[in-house]
Amino acid sequence: MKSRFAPSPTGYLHIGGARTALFAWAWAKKQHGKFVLRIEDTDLERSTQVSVDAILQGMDWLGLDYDEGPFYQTDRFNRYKQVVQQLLDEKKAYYCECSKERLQILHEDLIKQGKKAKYDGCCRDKNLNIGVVRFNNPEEGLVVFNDAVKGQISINNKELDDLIIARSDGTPTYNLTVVIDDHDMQINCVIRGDDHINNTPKQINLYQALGWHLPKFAHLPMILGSNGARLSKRHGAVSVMAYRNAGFLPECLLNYLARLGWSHGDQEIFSTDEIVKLFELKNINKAPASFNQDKLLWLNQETIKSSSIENLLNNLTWHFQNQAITVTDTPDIKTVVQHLQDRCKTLVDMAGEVKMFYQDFDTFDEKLATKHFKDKTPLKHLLTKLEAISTWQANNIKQAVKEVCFELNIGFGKVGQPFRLALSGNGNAGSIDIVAELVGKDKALSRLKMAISF
RNA sequence: GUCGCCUUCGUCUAUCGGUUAGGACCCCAGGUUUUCAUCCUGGUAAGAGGAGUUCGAUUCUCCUAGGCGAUGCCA
Repeated sequence: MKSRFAPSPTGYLHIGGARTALFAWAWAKKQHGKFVLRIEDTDLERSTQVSVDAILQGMDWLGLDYDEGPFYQTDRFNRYKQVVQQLLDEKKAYYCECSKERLQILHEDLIKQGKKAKYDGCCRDKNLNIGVVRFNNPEEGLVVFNDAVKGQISINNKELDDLIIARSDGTPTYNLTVVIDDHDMQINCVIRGDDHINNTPKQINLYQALGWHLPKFAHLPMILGSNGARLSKRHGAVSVMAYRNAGFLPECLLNYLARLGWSHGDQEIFSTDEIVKLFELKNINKAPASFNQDKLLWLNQETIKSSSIENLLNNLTWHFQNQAITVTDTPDIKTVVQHLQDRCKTLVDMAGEVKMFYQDFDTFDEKLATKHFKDKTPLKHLLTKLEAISTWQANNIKQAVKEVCFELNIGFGKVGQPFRLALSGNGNAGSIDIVAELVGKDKALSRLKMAISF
């Protein structure tokens, strides 16, 4: 079994492409088959190296590794030319020099008559040797195929026309190159977006004209934005890498994408290995799905909570750099991350909270400071208590806070809250005693003094 | 216009003709908690519409509507 992902390098790797890649990848892995990456860059006008790099980077970040490739169609032009010539020789294709103007008038006319806009075969028997090359599509009969997702699909050849397989400059077009590549690369399971359903009958006719075996087809429904329209930037990020930047874990994105259109009963949370193990084409939904940021965020939080510290740290590296955070030996970053693990929705948040353990700040959140630093008495008492602590440990610190509460006859919050703000600068911190221990005695005391003189 | 595909809570989905139509996100109400968060309990909310097949249809068939896609010398 061999599947492939065949993006065209006309932009970054987007969410929809990533899901197609994931499904093709998972299906190959599950069956111990091979997964191929092929860059479909036959459109010289629109393809760019920047896009190729972006796609490769996206695949790499997601961990979607390929057994073969990346192959580039631009490296295979000779092969395509050879096949075009073969079809020409066998009278299964012909040159056509109809002008775009004639075609346009023809189409408008057909539409006016309530018919399907298609080429009329004008040049089919002219035996020309210049212009575009068209495939001689069968005029009669039904093309029927059994889609692994959609079920049986049939289209009448009357609906199809003689599609162009080579442009007038000799370069091949999409429908021809996919067929040749999928055949040559021995792809026997084509998994792609369902915007290709309409192309499939044309390709099947091409396969048959060339006497080649058909692969199995599986057409995935599209991913829509929150308003049911095609996913676009208005619905949040569409680029896969934007999700890394926003602090999502790659395995979370994979999990979310898998669950968008595929299901395994009621299960929501899957490790990447589980996706591979449980994946079945027949459990893919036929209907398009809308991308939902809220659920993705929830899933990221769940993924962070159950992730190993090592994995978190690996993924955090980029964010530390991005936020200019320098992690030093004390406190131990692993302990810090562990402490933060249950309280962050994204890695961006987490990196932001890591900051206070390694970097000082010179200002407090205005609003909170006005509220919590109004009465300095608790802080002053706390300072005295804390200075006296010889072993800087969470339980001792907690004890000190409790004593202050008792002595002043006030609630824990009256002391804990100002202390938390003093330590963090923004009030965003977890369990106060643990945070204080991790920040360290020197820093904790100096921040407390800073709060007192606020 | 024509052809193809699709249609269960706001969103993602479960359901092998018989269920009080289940789960998850969101939202709401409680509870735990030293902020936030976590955690726990409960709640609101769905089979596009119409025919047909059947003892019985969300499930099978057809029609209509709506959405998406194709109709490119894009992929």
